[in-house]
Amino acid sequence: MTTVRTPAGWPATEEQARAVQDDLRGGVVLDETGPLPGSGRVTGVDVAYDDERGVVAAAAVVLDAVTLDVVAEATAVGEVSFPYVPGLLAFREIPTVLAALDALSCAPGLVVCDGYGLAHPRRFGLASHLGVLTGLPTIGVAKNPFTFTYDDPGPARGSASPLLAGTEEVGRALRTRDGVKPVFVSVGHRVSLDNACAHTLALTPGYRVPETTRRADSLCRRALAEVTLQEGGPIV
DNA sequence: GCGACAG
DNA sequence: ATCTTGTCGC
Repeated sequence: MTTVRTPAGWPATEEQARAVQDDLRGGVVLDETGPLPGSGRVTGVDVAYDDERGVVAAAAVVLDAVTLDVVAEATAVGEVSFPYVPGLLAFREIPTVLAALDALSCAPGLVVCDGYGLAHPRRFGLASHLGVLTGLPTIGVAKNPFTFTYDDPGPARGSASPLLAGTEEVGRALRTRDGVKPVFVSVGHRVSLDNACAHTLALTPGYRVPETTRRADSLCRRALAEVTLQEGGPIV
């Protein structure tokens, strides 16, 4: 498994991190429709933390978009490169996620992030950031509405309503299971919002959260537990 | 100024 | 994110 240190020149302050976002934001491509939903490959990425030890583990799991079978998977561990600050989540996750993606034996296709893309205070969330750095089509599927507002979608799976920053639609509250709290979908890079929602529905035949995220979540937890046990019980 | 706030 | 067992329900 690959190990990652915080990259040289990585932002050390919130001000620096926000400057990086302002600098990279122009690289986001919003006028592409993206891969056809339900075809090709779809990759989920997620990370797990042990803040006590400053360790982070990331996982990337590639699924066949039709069967949702696992095609490839990879993990990476690293040191926590930034504290959790709402709006700056990407700086905490990206180095290790990039390493996991690099370790894959095949092309990722569409990347599904656990978090936001365009739906972000500066319109540059984790999915946008990862998309710009890799050039890959990305979307964000979050479990919470963050600071945004929305009207509750209809009760049936597939119902959606705009996710709003004031009057601007930055994403969509999408019901993936009948009568269950919606997920919050936003565009990352090179994918339209309609397609982002279609992909999300294709990835949720049985659970609220996309299969990609579920697979990546369990894999990165296992990877973290592995290193955490290796380093011995109590904090070293 | 205070509270809220993806993971 | 993470701390955490059993339990109610389909």
